[in-house]
Amino acid sequence: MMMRDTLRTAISQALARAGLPEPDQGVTVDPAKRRDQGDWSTPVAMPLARKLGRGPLQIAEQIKGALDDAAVPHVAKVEVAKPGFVNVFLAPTWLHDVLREVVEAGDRFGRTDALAGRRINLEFVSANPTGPLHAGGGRWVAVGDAIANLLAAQGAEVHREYYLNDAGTQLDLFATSLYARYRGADPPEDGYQGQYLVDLAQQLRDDCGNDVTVDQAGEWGYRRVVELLKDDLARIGVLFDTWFSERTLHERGDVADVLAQLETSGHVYERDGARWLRSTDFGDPRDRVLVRSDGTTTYLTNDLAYHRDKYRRGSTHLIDVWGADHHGQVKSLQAGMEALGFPAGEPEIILGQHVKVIENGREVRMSRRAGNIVTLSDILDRVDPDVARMTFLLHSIDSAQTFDLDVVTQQSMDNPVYYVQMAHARIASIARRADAAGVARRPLGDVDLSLLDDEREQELLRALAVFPDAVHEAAEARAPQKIATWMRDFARVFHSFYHDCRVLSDDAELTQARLWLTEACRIGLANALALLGVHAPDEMARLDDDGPDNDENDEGQ
RNA sequence: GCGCCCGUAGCUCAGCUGGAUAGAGCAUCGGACUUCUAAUCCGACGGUCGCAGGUUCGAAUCCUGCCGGGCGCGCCA
Repeated sequence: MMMRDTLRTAISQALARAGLPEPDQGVTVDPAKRRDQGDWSTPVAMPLARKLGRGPLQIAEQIKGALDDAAVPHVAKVEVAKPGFVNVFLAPTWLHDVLREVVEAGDRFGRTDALAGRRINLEFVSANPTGPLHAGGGRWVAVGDAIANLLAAQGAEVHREYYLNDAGTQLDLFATSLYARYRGADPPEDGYQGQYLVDLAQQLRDDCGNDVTVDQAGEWGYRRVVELLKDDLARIGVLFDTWFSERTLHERGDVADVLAQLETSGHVYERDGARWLRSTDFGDPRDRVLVRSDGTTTYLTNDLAYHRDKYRRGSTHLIDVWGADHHGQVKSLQAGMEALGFPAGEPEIILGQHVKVIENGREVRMSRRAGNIVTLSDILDRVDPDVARMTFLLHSIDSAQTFDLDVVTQQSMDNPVYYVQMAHARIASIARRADAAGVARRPLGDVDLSLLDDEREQELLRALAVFPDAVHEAAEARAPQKIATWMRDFARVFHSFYHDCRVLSDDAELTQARLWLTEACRIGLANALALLGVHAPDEMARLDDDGPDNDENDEGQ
């Protein structure tokens, strides 16, 4: 059991023994921020002071007394501090338990079964299949994949899905634009102007000759673009379980069927020759059109059929990752789903703010149709996929992100990902050295962990102890940057340790203890990196004095 | 006008389900390489947490209003 839970229980019991109630918010135990505040700390005395009309310090003393009497494992000392905190100082033995737990769990360290049995369909990216992914879209690639990993780490069965809007006007426009290029003409005014269509047209001619129709051109282009999308995603290491085609919904009659179901729900009415969903019944600011007066269905209707299908394929919970520009549709979709009898709040929509891409000091307002896009593969041509991922994962998606291509490229070597990977590589290097010297790790049970009494060593274990909480919180909040933050902090502590404490030394016993400590660190780093979809390398290319620009010895991957 | 997100160090951002003296990277300045990779470490400098009220024992965090920025308010997708 994790120390925090042990302490929470101990404090609850101490309250009971002292004849004190629990605060309304429950018993909270937090890692101490400073060493003089112990290892863990609880503020429970303060809300109780209010409740009982007594001084918080006096109550804290009472709790301290009860804890002292209880002889909680590992607890060395309990102190009461200023406003009314109860600070718990632990013996180093608790950290030895942390080390053992980490090593025992291995690549499962940090995982829980909090979401066991849940089948989650996570849809992300889903950019229209009319051209390459643009740089800003990289954020959804990285964030969606990391959230999928986080949910899986909580025991959920996660299904990654990409929705292909291959039935709408955008694809028609793409087809006519491609066909125009194919014939050597300019695309229509409102069509796709990008250079990539010229290239595609050339490929089309090479592949299919000179007698292609518009429909054939569109179909060929669509297939080709999907391949390109998959290639780009593969470059950054993201694999979708399903590429779902909107067409199938129409072909199978799902759209007509979902419409029929909505009609019988009693939330549909007619106005101006169109069929409307009374989505205001479910909290939407206004009602929405389902069927236009010309008889065609709207995007919303198709999307409802699509999300119903996700449920039909066995999901118990749906999550969509959307750009903030679509936030106006959230309520409509959820209202429609509720009208169809699905639980309120489904699908869960994760809204992410947009990425502002800057190149040559100027913002690039990207539009596929205008053709001025910086693509994700442009980025991957210039920086490591790990650098790209980490850059997107560093910040909360609630804030708009500025992605300055020049800065990211020039400061690539300063990217936090290398800082973390370096820590991992150092551990691997130590293991190799130990191996070469014939030093093998003895079974953990035979190793004297009490030799790990350096402040640096204990800092490492304290940070590891908190990792499962970080994963849980990151998953709950759908906030991968919390892992990035933990990882950077942990790597910093590791580098300090590395500098201050030599692992391989003449002291055989200390060497054993430290080898196991670094193994625990390796596990923590590797698991964190894996959650973010970033590689955990065993070695880093050595940088020479003439710097990263010297690629003479660059052997590639 | 209405809705959502943001405003924290010179810059880029963590911290936001309330806790003690608000953190990191970059930048600037100063130190550390015969030692497991210096892609590292150590130190210094740097803050009215947009502004004003409110709730609370306690507010960067919650509430209200204002200011500033981004996005959205179609029988488009």
